Amino acid sequence: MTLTATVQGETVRLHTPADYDPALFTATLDSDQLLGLDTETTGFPDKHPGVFGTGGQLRLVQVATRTDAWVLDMNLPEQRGAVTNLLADPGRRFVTHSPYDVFTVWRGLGVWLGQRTLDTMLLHQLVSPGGKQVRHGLKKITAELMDSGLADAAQALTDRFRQLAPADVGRKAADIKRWGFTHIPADDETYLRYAALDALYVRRLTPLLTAQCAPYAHLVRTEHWLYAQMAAVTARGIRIDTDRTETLHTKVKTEVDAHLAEVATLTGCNPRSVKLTAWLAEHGAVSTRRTDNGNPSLDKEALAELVHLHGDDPVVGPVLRAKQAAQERTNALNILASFLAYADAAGRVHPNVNTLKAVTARMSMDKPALQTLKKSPDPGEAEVSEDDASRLRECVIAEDGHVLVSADFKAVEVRIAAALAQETKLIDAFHAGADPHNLTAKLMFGDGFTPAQRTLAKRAMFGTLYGIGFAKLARSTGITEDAARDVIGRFRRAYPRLRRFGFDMEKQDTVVTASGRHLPADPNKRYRSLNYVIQSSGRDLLVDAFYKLATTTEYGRCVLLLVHDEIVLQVPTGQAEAALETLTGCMTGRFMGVPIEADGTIHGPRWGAK
DNA sequence: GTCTAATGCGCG
DNA sequence: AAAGCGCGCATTAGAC
Repeated sequence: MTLTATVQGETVRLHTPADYDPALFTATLDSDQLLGLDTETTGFPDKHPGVFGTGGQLRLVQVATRTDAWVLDMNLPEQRGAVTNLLADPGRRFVTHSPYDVFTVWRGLGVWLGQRTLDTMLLHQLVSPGGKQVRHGLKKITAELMDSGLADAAQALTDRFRQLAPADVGRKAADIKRWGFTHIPADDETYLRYAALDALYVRRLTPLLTAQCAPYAHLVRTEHWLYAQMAAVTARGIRIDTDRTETLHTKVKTEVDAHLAEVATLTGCNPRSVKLTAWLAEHGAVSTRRTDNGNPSLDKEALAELVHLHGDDPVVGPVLRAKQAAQERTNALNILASFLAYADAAGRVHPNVNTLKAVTARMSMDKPALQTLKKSPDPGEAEVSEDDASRLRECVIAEDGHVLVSADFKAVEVRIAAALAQETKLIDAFHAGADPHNLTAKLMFGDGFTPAQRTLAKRAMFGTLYGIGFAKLARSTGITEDAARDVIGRFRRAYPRLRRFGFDMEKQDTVVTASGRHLPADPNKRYRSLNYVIQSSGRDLLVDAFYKLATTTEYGRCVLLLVHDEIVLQVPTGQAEAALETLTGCMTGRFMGVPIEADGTIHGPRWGAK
């Protein structure tokens, strides 16, 4: 039977698989230029390649106009064929919420939607950039801008899952949901109603969000271009040296477990609990560093300090050293485990890319988080073994016959700050190819500045770009607060326009960037706005370079990773030099009259190998 | 049992 | 006057 619902006061039709009618299907969908699209799959476990792994299944595909939603059952060949043809039609455009459906359609039906999609999550991120603070879920957005119909249907489905799930599934929300999407019967009315409404609400939401994006309509275009590019990166996957990763993981796990066991034996405490800090203090090793909440800290620096002071103590020394050894390797261990968990059968990971994650529009990458891999240590500085746990980037490898090359912007945040503030002396230094920190030190301390004063000048620069205060600068540089006050004062006198620009940023509730992006100030921490506009401009410059690379050269589809100020390419071995020259060329240019430059590196088959 | 805050570490 | 910024992810303890 065809279901009905009332959406924004209007009656809409929800066509279920049971009443599929080819003629009516075509007739209703031909009435709309843009179709809402949603898919339902079986659930996936955590720490799993998701749709890029094996075992998952596309169950339903839903397409909708403003008034008619069709739910099609992918286990029925006729419906599967009809929707495949519809999705593959190059003249059709679709709107989804998050790239998930682009991937399920690709994996399940072999259709790549590419540039033919709009995404309502992307539109909402443009309207309400909020980083971790703002949720971009479809149910929440439609409840705010339309009505509660979809949120109610989702709640009804959750209740239905709870009702149907056997007790051994557990009561955890995520477990119930996973079970439900896998096992709910394909003809369950609550399921079909929810599925249909999702596509229909996405369709009806689109013009509402598009209207809100009117002041920056140009961003809607470029951000969807980027979105499709990064979806392709995810779908292609990134190759991992799984043999090396497994070997390293086994070795590091053995080491960490041994060190943790030693701490536990010696102290009776869980080695990772705060109780260890108390135990150490009782035995004379008192940490002077503090966490943000004012509690005694036992981080890397605190441990290093304690080892320095109490390393020879017969009671505390062995505990400190074992704790330090475990702590230093734990992060690497977790990352190695994530590589293995997210790798598909061919040894490729498919990281999820959120092209507008941060409040500043910076991108994020997770599952696995390839932007946060420790860099390999410099071989000159320390003896580094082949199986050193810190060489995580070297687990990322090129496809056969290919190498990795990369380029990163040179001091891009300082250049952006100079440009935005029109700080002439600093701009001139960049034009002349001079070292900006030498200039800063000279302006602050005179021609005869010492190396220590240059370091202070550099810290004052980055501190200013981040909104640091006197106390923090004093603590992080080891000078007194009075001295820090003097340093900041000298910096402000050296760059008065930068000071003024920061003031101007603090006055505004919404910061508008050079690209026309609207960023909300943090109402309680207005000093952050200066950093927001700088960070956001850096992100836009990187995407500009990517756009140039993709539209004027052959190397756009070689992009493997974007890491904030760096582009990593995977290119055929013989093209390494040419590709790198092209890449650095695309990353070279001007921002508001200030030169932007890039440094290139040829890595070879492993990322970050030295 | 499940959820959340606190802590710590990695990158730019 | 004072305030370093943005992310992802693992582990733990304690609240519910």
